[in-house]
Amino acid sequence: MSLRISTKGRYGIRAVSRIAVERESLPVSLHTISREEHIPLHYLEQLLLRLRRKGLVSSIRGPKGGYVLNRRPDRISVAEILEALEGKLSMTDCLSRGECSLDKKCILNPFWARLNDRIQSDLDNITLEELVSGAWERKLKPAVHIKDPA
Amino acid sequence: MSLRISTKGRYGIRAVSRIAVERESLPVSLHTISREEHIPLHYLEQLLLRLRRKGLVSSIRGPKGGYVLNRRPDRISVAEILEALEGKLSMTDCLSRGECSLDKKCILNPFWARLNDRIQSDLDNITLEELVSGAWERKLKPAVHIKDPA
DNA sequence: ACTAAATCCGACTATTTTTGTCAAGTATAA
DNA sequence: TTATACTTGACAAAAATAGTCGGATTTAGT
Ligand code: FES
Ligand code: FES
Repeated sequence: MSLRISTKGRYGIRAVSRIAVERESLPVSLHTISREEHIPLHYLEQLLLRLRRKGLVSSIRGPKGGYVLNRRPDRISVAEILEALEGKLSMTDCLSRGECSLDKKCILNPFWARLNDRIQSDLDNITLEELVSGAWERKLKPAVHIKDPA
Repeated sequence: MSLRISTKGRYGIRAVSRIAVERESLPVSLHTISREEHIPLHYLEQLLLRLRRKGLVSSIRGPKGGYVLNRRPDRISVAEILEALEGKLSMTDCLSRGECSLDKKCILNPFWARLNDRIQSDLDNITLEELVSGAWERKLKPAVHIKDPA
């Protein structure tokens, strides 16, 4: 099944969401997130590491430590989180590496690019704040299904 | 990198496109497609097999044989081809299997569903005819990037 | 009837990506 | 000083993807 968001991406977004809802920017520990979100502790560890290295979260060591957001939730896009975890969005290898089994890009390439842009745009336009508050629904309109008048 | 279309999907769409552009619905052989599109012959074979079983193409055996479309190109959507090859589009396991490491679906589920619908809609609305003619560009508008007025 | 071109089909292997696991270390609050 | 919690790199298991193979069947052309 293609066009999937891996657990890495989902776990990561759930984790950041959990940190985001913590009031007073109290640090949230891996243990807490792991327990509440049912994410394997050591796997989660890797994900938060990436997010920290990308500057999305900061860590506080020692007892009462954990992770806090580096920016306000309304300044973090879903795209950033996903990109930190899984790399830049690229639906096909021909968009990123130019690999396509063909030497030069084929006629379909602009189609992949357009599709890619549209998804990227959706992810760019939704902030972490909107994601956890549910406000994303206003921005991300339901698709209009064009019925075939056959 | 997530949200990728596998080579299976791309190879398949390229193959069907190649069959679609053949005039007079002359059958196109695996050998021809493999050579022209640089797709491994025996891999391609598997893909066309799936497409045939899903009723998108028909095969003609024996010399001068090959594959032809079962329907006019303007009656086949990109979504159908992709679905025949890779199964129904489902961005996350929580949409299809309900798996999420959580017992019940979390607050993010409707977001995944909406995103999924929007992509599905794009793929549904483009026909094979539009794909090979380039007419898809009119339907699939470029994403409008909302700039942050910070 | 024979031959060569072509699909059919299942099983198998290889490669890559995803999804974890582990162990030894560092920092710090109480 | 101790227990809590992050840090880091290496490793391992599992799943998905990508590709291969061998033998069978069908059929146009001669
Ligand atoms: S499918 Fe990659 S450039 Fe055509
Ligand atoms: S991430 Fe799957 S339901 Fe929440």
